[in-house]
Amino acid sequence: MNLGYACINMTLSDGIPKTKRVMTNRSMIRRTFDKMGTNYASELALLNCIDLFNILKWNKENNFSFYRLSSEIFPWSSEYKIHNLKDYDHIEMTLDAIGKFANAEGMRLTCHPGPFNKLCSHKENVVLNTIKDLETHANIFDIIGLPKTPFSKINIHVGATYGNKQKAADAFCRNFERLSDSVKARLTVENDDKASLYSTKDLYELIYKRIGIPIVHDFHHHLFCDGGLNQEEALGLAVSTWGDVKPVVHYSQSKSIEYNNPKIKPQAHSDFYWEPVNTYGHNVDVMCEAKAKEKAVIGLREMIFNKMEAK
DNA sequence: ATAGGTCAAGCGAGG
DNA sequence: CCTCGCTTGACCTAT
Repeated sequence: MNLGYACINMTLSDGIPKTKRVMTNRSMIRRTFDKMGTNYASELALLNCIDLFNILKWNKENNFSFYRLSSEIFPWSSEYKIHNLKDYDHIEMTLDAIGKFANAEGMRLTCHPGPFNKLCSHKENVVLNTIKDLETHANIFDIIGLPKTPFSKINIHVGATYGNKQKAADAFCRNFERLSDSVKARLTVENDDKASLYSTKDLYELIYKRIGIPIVHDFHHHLFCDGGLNQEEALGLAVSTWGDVKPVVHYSQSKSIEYNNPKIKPQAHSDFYWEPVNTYGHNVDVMCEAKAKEKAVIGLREMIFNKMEAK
C-alpha cells in the first residue's frame, strides 16, 4: 500500500521566505494576466515544472511513490496552447526528465482537476470548458510520458444533479464520448460528500455500468453520502471497477472533530490524522488529503507501522 | 518580509 | 443573497 499526498510539499519550504518557496502552483490574478500576458505565464509554468521535479526528488529520498500533481502548474492554461509558450522547449525537456525519473522509480502520478469541471452540465459552454480543462491535463500527462491508464488517473466528480440525478449522469456519459482517448483512458470518478449527489453506489450504477471507468472511493465523503452501503461494501464495489490497475482511494478525517469545533463544517479536511486507514484487506493506493500534506502522511505512516509492530 | 484584502471557472448547503 | 467547501491557498499592494 502506497500513501500519497496532494500538490504541496510543506517540508521543502520550511523556514524559506515566501518568494523562494518550492511550489508548483505559482499563478496570478486576472488583472495581472491581462497586463503581463502569456509570456509571464510561461515563466511561471517553467518554474512550477522545475519545482515539480524538486518535489519528486524529495519524494524519492523520503519514500513517497504516490503524488498528485497540481492543476495549476500552467497558469491560465485555458488561454493559450502549451506548445506555443516561449519557454516550451525548456518546459518540455523538464517534463520529459520528470517522466523518465518517475517511471524509472515506479512512481504513481495522478491529478484531480477542479470542481469547475462539470461534464454533466446542460450548459454547452460549461461542458466545453470542462473538455478543454480535461484535455489540458491529459496533454501534460502525455508530455511527461505517463501511462494512458487509470494508473495515472485524471479524477473528477460528477458533482451536480440539477434536480435529476439520472438525467445528469446520462449527460456525463454522453459527453464522455466527446473526450480524446488520452482522457478517456485515464478518467475516474469520485463519490461526492453531499447526500443529494453521487454515492459510490450511484457511480457504480449510473456511470461505471455504462462507460466502464473506475471509481475512486473517498472514505470521508462516504460519511455524508453512503447510498445505503457501509464503508466496506462501498469500498468493495469501487475496487471491483479497476480491472488490472491498482485502485486508488482517498482518505481524510474531519477538521471539525480534530479541533472539537462544531462551527467548522464536518466535510472540511483535517490537518492531521489520528486514526489509521482501514482498507479492509484490499490492496490499494491511498491518496491522503489532510491539509498538513506529507507531514500528516508521515504521522499516518508511523501510526500504521506501530500498529503492525504491536501485532 | 509581512499583513490584510482580493481573487476565473460551478455547484449545493446552510445562515 | 452571501459564504463556505471542494480542487490547491496564493496573489497583490501597502507598509
